[in-house]
Order: sequence, then structure tokens, then C-alpha cells
Amino acid sequence: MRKRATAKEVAEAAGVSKWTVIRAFTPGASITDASRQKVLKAAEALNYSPNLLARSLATNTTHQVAVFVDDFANPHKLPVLEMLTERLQAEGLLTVLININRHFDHVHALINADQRQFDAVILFGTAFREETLGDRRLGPGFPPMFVLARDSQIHGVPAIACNAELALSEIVDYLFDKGYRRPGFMTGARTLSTALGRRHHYANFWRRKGIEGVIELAAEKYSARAGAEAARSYLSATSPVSRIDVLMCENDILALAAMDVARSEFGLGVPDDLAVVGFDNIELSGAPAYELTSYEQPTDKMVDAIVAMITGERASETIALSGRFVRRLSA
Amino acid sequence: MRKRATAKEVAEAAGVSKWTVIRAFTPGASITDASRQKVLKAAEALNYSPNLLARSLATNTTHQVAVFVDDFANPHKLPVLEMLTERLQAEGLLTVLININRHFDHVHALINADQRQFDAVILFGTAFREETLGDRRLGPGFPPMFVLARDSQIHGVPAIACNAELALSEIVDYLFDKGYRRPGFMTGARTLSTALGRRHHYANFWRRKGIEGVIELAAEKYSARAGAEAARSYLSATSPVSRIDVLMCENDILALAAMDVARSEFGLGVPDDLAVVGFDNIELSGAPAYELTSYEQPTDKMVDAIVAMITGERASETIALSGRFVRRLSA
DNA sequence: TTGTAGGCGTTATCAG
DNA sequence: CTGATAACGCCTACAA
Repeated sequence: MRKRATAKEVAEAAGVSKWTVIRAFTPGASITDASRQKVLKAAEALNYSPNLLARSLATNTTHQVAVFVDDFANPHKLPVLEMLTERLQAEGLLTVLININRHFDHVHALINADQRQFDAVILFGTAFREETLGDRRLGPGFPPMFVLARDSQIHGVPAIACNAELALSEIVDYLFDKGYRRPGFMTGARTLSTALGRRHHYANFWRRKGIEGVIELAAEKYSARAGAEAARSYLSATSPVSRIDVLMCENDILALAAMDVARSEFGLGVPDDLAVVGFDNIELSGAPAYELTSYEQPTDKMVDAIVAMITGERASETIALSGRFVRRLSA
Repeated sequence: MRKRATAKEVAEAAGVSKWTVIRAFTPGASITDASRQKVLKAAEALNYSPNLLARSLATNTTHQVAVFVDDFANPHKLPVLEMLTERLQAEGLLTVLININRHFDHVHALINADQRQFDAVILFGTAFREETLGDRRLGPGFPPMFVLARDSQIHGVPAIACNAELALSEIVDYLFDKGYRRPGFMTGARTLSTALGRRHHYANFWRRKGIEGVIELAAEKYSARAGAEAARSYLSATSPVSRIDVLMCENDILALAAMDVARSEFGLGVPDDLAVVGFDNIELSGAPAYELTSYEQPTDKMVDAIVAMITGERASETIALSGRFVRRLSA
């Protein structure tokens, strides 16, 4: 395995200095067409292309963006990742996907991101306590951070998210008009769960309608299995007359699972015996088998915004964008 | 914004040479405990941690692995990405997720991977023509490549995949025993689609049962929408008596969509009027609303194998691992 | 065990 | 427009 050709080698082959070679590969550098052609020809022959690693070391910019993800159970993540990678690549930025888990936590990942000098760090649907930043060696030169698709509890870290207040207001209005009066809410993972704010606003808007005490069903995680379990345990512990009549879930995965359990294990009709509402509007929610009423986050606007902030085309600041309420048959 | 501390600065603070600092951060280097402690204390005070970029430049190893993906419509990708990132991170390797699309094609991505000196490139469910490699500046020093979850048509590029022959044999045996005699097969994207080999083996095994002419329904892409469209157009062009009685789909997404269309738009019972089989066994296939019979790829074994090949713990070679046939109600 | 040279391949900056 | 010098921050190899 031969080594990669270097600018120096190309320079010798072309009979110029290596700086001239660099210039030939630098858009807008001052160099004569003659020299450039000579260089390009030699480069072609030697299969030369600039070493981006060396460039990064010299320029202090890696053109890489880290994306932290800790919840792979939600299929909604995938289309967002698709958009995100595409837009970033269009700006010449590559995406480093980092799996935050028990063995590789935020601190680990942050230190790594620091050492690798990523141009930015995106916390996609995940977050950590503010203290995490304080006592660590993440001070100067740490890449700018952004929170995507959830609120940021961290001072100085802007969040790009869906406007949950607006969304829940619209949802509760709709449900109230439909005649539902005994609302329930299914939450996912307990950790920092308030960060999503959905439960909070949901309860708030019901209160304004004069309805207190939203029943909470707590799933362990944001997975179908956990959602099913939470629904099952609630339904088997309650009698039909005392039950909630509408269940809003923190995301579609939980909602679809709850629907399945209600229909197939308890013989409940949806929405007649129990209405169900989700959040995210994943592709399957529109399937005839579910027809789940859901709320679609303005993913494209969110991705556009965060990329613009990373490239500096736009000021970095917390913004809440409005999505779209998708009414279907489940509520 | 102050700059990051360097080994040199730490050395001055600790009163040693910078090479001693390096050693303090190199596991297994020969250094006295006294020096090490001195260095670590100074490093702590200065918030020093080694610059991985500089290290990569000097060692010619980035500890980064590129993963090419061109189909984000299949939710199956997500759990695999989760496993892959986790195992790679356990080996100290980070994942660079590269979105292959019209604007950023394989050639683009390969050149980039070369320039960035990734330790390896994984083609996850995607592939390109062999010629792509030939006429490009990707010769020496190009990172080792692997194909994950599909066959490799590229000479010298090992593929780590599910054993499609075994899988289809088992599936066709089962369907034949169940009494189905008019098989159909739904394919996804046309491009290089034979690479999956599923259709080929499916037709083959039916032939061995004495049944020729598997009907092909061609979806444009591997998306629910395209799958629904393909099913719709076939079903509306055929009469119930002449129709296939079992439809195998190249993946679960297509299968779920076909099921939806059959049931809700054509009033067909599944499996009585039309049996459906998928591939991948995504989480929703097990939901009561579908109960889709499917085939589960041995994802964990595949990921383990590819990571072992990348780290060099295992010889790089094409392997086909056997998965698990999951029989449910849809066929 | 510790220190010294030299090099990895590029970019910034300045002299000619 | 071109060449040269000095970083960038680390690592390998060798000498003390």
C-alpha cells in the first residue's frame, strides 16, 4: 500500500514550489493559469488530493459536526437525520453520529467532541444537566452547542424546537370541542422529561378549560414495548366508567402502542371508548390501520435554522417554530 | 475565547519536557509515577487534553469510520445504526454518517472519505458499480471498505449480510406447506436491486416446487408510499380469481403498506384473501394491527462481525449469517 | 526514565 | 505571482 501523494511531491513533479500547489487547489488564490494547469496535471498523474486532516490542524476547523442521540427507538429520528445530514453536507459539513448511552455518556462524548475539534455539537432530542458543563475541561475553544427538537435547560445553549405551547393549545382546544373531558397523558423516560414541556402545557390548557388533574401514565422509555406496558397497567387497574376518555402520548410510538393494547387486549374502540393522540406524525401514523391524530414538528424549518446557525448565516438563539396539527380518526 | 492548552504549556507548568507530558497520556509508556502525577496535576489545572486531530495527523489513524446510507425510509436502519455506533464507540471508533443522494453521490463521498483518512468505510445497504473505484483517485491508502446488509458486487470488498438463500428457502417451504400456489414478489428501487438477491432466490425456490412465473410488483422506492402505490396498481388491474394468493415483499415497510392497501382499499382479508410476508422484522410488524410474518436479520451478529473485521480481530471476508423466520398471522 | 531531532501535510504571512 | 519561513500539536526514533 503506497502512501498518499503530498503537495510536496506534486510540486517536484510539476517543477514548482509546494505553495504553488496549494494555491492551485485554493479557490480564488492568485496564480497564473499556466502554473495551475501544470500543477493540476501533475496532481492528476500522482492521484493527489489535499489531506483534509492536515488542513484541519492548520485551520482549526474540521468541517465536522457531532450529533448526539440517545433515543434510537423513535423512528422519527431517521427522517430528521436524513435532512440534517443532507443540509450539512450541502454546506460542506460531515455528521458524526454519537450514541449516548450507559457506556458512553454525555461527559465522555463532550470531552471527545472537544478533543476532535468538531465545528459544532448538536444535542438531538437529548440533554444533560447544566452542571455537566461546569466542572469539566470543556472551557475555551469548545465547539458551539445546539439543542434540536427539545427545550434546552442549559444556559447559553440555544434550542431549536417545535413550539409546544402553541401545539398543545391547539390540541387541547380540539379535544375539548370534541367533547372529551377526562384527559390522560403518557410520558416517556423520566429523565429530564419535563424538558419536552408537552405534559406541562397539556395539563395547563386543560386547567384553563376548568379541568384539573390530568391522569399520568408513565412509560419507562420511549419505546413501543414500554408504551404498551404503561397502557396495559393503567387499563387493567381501572374500570371503564372511571377511565380517561382521551389519551395524549408524548410521541407517536407510545401512542401507536397504546392504541394496539387498547384495541386488541381490552377490546376498546378508538376513538369511541378511548381517543388517542400522538406527537411527531411518523409515517405509520397515517396508515389505515391506525389513522392516528398527531402533531407534526416543522422538521425542515428546524433543520434549516440549525444549519444556518452553525454556518453563521443566522444568529444563534433559541427559537420555537410552529408545526402542524394532523387530525385523523383516532381522536 | 482562549485557545486550548497544548502539551508544551503543560510541560512548562509541570517543569518537565513536553515529551514527558505525552507519555503521561500514553497508556503503558515508561514514566515514573512522580512525573505522571506532576503532569496530570498541571494538565488538570490547565484543562489540557490531547488534541486528537494532531494525533491523527501524526499516526495516520483517525479512529473514525464512515457509514454510507442512501435509504432513510426504512426504520430498520435505526436500530442497526444504534448497535453499530455503540459497538464502534466501545472500540474507540466514531461513526461518520454520510447521506448518499443526488447531490452527494458515492464518488463524492469516497473522495471525501479518502481525504479525511477514515479508518474504514461501511456501505450500509448501499453499493455502487465496480467501475466507480477504477478510474478515480482512490488508489493507495484508501480505507478498507465493507458492505453491510446486502451483497457486494465489488471485487475485493467483503459483504456482511444475512444469508438470503437460507432465508428464502425457509420462507418458500413454509408458504408452500401452507398451501399457497400463486406467489408474487414486491421489489423496491430498481437500482442494483438484484444485489439483495431476495427476489432471485424466492423465484428459484418456487421453481423447485414446480411453480414458475412469480408475479413481480415493482415499487419505485423502498417507502411506504411507493409500496402502497405498487400494491394498488396491481390489485386494481387484476380480478380476484386471477390474483396471486401470497405476496412477499423485499422489506417490511413495503409489506405493511401493501397490507394496508389490500385491507382498507380492496377489502381483502389477510391472510385469507392475500397473504403477506415481509423482511427485516421491524418493531411495528409485531403490532396487533399487523402481525406480519417476517424474517429477522441477525443484526447483532452482523454488527459484531463487521466491527471485528474493522479492528482486525477477525479476517475480512464475505460472510452470510443466518437469521430467524418469524411466523405471525399475515401468512 | 527523560530529553532531543525530525517529521506528519497543510496554512498564514511576509519577502521578493 | 511565487518562494520561503514558521507555525499547527502531536508522535516515532534515538540518544543521554
